[in-house]
Amino acid sequence: MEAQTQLEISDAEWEVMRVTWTLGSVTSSQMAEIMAEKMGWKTATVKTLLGRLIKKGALRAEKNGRAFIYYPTVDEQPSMDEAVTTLFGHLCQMRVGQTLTDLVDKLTLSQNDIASLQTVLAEKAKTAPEEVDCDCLPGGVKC
Amino acid sequence: MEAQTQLEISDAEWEVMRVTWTLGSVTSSQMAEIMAEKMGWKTATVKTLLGRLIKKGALRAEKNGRAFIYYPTVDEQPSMDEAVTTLFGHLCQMRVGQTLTDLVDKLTLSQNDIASLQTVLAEKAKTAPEEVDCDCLPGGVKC
DNA sequence: TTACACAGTTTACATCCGTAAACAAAAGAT
DNA sequence: ATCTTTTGTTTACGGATGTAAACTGTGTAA
Repeated sequence: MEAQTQLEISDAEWEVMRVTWTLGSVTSSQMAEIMAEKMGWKTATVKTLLGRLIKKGALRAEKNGRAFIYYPTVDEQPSMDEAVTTLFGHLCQMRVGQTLTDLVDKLTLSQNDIASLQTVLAEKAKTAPEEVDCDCLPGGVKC
Repeated sequence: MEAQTQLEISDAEWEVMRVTWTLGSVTSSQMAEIMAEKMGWKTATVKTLLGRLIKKGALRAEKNGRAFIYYPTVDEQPSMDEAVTTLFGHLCQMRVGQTLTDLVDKLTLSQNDIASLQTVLAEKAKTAPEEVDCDCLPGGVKC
């Protein structure tokens, strides 16, 4: 079967997904209220985004009387992982390390997050190469 | 003065920037040749992208006889940092730690990259909170 | 000088995105 | 049995993007 074609969720749509993921399920009126406060969007805008997410298959709607209740059809963590992995995949591999360091320096991480990262890093250190080459030019041209 | 308004560089444009950053300067014919191999793009496509990047101010063109030589006007590392920071800023803050861990697990990092990360993490651990709250809903609603 | 080959500039064009208004159907209020 | 409110569907519309062809000016080879 076809592996779920990378559903492209746009920035605005992503905000709708975040709320849905957090609440587990939402009605459009609920979402409209939340987005009005969080993003300053009109109800019409929210309706459009919900519709597009349904069409893209990122949300599922279950009829409940007059209206629908919306549920996410994709999980949050995998979606986040994919978004991040895709971005890093488009960056110069020689510089992802520095980029990551700069990022970690700015982010707020919990004690547990830090511990997990340290564990993963310690493990990676065992087999990490001395250096990573730039991959911005085709055919492994010197950089 | 106006702080350089976040120049939005699209995915396709980003590929052109990577090559320019790596080479320091390029002619359009050079870029066309490289992108034909790396991305399978027609010369016309490359011309369009170079033009758009000039217009956006990400590249600068210096006349050299009949043609131009293109130079980046923004640096690579800051651009990468910004792209990454922006993405993470749109993710549930409660989950960025896990996301980062998943990412690091997949990336290829050099020994030095790992060492740098470990240093930053050790420092952060000193003041890191026990946990980070979800910020997907407005007004700090419970999650 | 004359025609050719590059390099840059314009135009093209379908699709996606952000942001909504307009319209329609159905449920509830009177 | 209507009028109104709620909720979903259709239409809108300018700008960004990916992808490129067409047009133009000008050194260059003949």
